Amino acid sequence: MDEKYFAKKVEQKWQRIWADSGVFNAEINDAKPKFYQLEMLPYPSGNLHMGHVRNYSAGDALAWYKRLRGFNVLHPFGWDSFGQPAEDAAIKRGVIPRQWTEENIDSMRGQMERMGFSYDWRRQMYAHRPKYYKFDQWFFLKMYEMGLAYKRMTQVNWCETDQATLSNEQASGGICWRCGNPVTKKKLEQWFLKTTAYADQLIDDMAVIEGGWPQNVVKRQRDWIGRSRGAYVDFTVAGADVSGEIKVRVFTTRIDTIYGANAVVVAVEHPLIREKLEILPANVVGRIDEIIKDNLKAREHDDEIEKDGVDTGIRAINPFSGEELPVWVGNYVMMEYGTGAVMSVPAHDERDHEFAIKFGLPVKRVVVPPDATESDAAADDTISAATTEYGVLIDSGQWSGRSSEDAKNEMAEHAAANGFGEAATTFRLRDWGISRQRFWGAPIPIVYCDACGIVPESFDDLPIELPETAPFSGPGQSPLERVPEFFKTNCPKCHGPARRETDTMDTFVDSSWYFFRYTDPDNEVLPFDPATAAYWTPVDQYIGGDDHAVMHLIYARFWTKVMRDLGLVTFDEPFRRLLTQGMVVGETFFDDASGKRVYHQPASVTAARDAKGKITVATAADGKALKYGIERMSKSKGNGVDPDELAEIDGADASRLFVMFAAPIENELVWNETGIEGGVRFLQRVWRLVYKWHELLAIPLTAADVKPEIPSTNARKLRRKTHETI
RNA sequence: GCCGAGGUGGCGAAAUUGGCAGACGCACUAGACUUAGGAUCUAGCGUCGAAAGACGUGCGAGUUCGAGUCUCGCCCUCGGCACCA
Repeated sequence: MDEKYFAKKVEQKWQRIWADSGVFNAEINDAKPKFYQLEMLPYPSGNLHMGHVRNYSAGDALAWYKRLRGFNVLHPFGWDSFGQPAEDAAIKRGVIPRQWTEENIDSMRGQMERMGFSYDWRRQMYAHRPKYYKFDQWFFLKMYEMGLAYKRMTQVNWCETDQATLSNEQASGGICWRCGNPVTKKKLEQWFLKTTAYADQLIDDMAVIEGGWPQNVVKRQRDWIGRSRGAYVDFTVAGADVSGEIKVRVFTTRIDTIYGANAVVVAVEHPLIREKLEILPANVVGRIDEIIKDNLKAREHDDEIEKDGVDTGIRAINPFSGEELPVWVGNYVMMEYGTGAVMSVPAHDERDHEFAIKFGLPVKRVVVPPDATESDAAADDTISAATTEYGVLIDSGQWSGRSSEDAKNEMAEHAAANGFGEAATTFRLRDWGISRQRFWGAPIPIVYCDACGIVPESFDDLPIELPETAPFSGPGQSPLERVPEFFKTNCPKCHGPARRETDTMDTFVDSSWYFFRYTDPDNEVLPFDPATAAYWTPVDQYIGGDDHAVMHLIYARFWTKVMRDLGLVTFDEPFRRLLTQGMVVGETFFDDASGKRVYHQPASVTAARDAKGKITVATAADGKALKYGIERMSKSKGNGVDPDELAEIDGADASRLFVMFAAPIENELVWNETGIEGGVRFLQRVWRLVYKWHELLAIPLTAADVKPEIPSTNARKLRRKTHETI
């Protein structure tokens, strides 16, 4: 044993022993309780960053802990290796995506091993290998059979910069999640997975996992799914041609306020408007065009959108009161939510109130507080703000005097009984559009035949393999459309000539079920053997970034429910506990004049810190004044620490110890060079201590040695020290 | 605007049920050992005070023998959603 601690020597020795003995290889063992420790799989960019180290160090610590506590631990690793960067590299440098990806994986795997993480490397999965994506396709076909995969013409979110379609989640806020540029709309035929079929379950089952998940993730999922209970009500369009009754269906959560409706307001894209465009007066059509243009402009500049609208001249009958109401087009009504039409009740909805005031529409109060007097109720048209609270109905025909709660139920029933509405639940969640006009993804196993139409591939023909490469130039079109060897095929049904679907699947498909594959990575018949998976799953602890709080985690939960309905698993929720780690951020310096980043190295930047350790003045090597900021740590930003370098100088264990110790895992971690020393010194201290006493430590200590009743003061001290240490 | 989380030393932070606030680490101060080691060891390190002691967990009230923790009101920070009908 060396007197001094040489991190590299010690780490290499043990890493070799672990690898040779396969101690981290997990096998089913019914004698032991299992523990499935999972960290989110990385995209193989080619280099490991400190965020990875933090994530995998946390998982590894827990895996070790559980092993030492007698659990049979499954701790696997894999690669989210489909996706756009490989294609970008192919375009820029003419490399083959598969080769580029595999090389990145190789180099990252080396870095991971150098960190000494305790994975069962035999179970590695690679999203881009046919062996894996065969089952993406398998699942797709199953979902097609179940009616959960379907195709429709749709307006898609389109990112001009990335030349790609985006899911609603990926285009949240009108901004591309990858490049941050504005998202536009485009019409395309797209494949969808019916996530909305599970919307209720996705909300209700959260009760099962709530205790084990961070509150903010649960909340964000609830918000994202956005369940809202209310009712549909059909307003009959007045004066419509006799050939057929035209109805406008609105969705409302406050049917109890329907006697206070002063208008029906529809979205600019509403079918009623589209169909009636020719018969609308020219000035109305002109105004609608203006509203559309203003909205687009405001959205582009991220400006607040002022309420705007126009009376179309169309009239609709309130089926409850029989009143004839004007139909307005309003820019605040969205086609994507509910039915794209609302009843406007200005006395009890803030948005409708604002709209009514702006356009001088009547405001009529129909709900008052339960303790309101006659005179309160009479002070009717002087309402200066909407009151959204529940109360007691007035001026509402037969429901006058009923409470809002009772009226909501009774009025929905009344509408259903009379055929002009029904109780309804709507969701913000949309079906998941998975078609991508991209090369580097799993091909969608569908064939188009002139004779038979849309035909699913047969299970026996899976995997439908990607060609080695494709011509990558040309915007907005799948590269596979230019590979006849790929798309020319025969119909699985009639065997006549047919054309293969050339779109590939969203990469979020790969990460929706990969953690099940780890349990049975070599299965060629099924995604995994249900009995084997039943031993290991669900995942006991999942760790990853909270940037996946909605997309990945909703998709994976959805997929699990589908697998349950397929009989592959018996539970509803895949992740018992979830831990979301905070970002690793670094101190960055900017050139005061140009605003450009300056490479952050102690040699090139001198920073003066005040008493609180905050940087006050920083100067570059050439004397330039610098501005200080904190940003996500990365190599390209120049504020990053390379884990390889760190492991080389300080040792992998010291690096890991530091990232775990510096801050609670869910907090942001500001990287600070001096902190790592604590980790180094701690290990050195342990080493010295063991070195000093290693002969004595070789003698086993028994419980009797540390009993307090032993009069020896040394024993008492030892016991005290033991407990202090614990 | 709505919703969620939080506010404790110079810094990162502990404090599981209401029971010694600030564990542990970093930084800092003094001393010891020596010397070139990324040192190490010992002691100190919330504020005021020479000390005794007093005060102290964003602010203000309250409950309690006792409050960082519970209740009410307010302020601030971070995050999410944002015309969701």
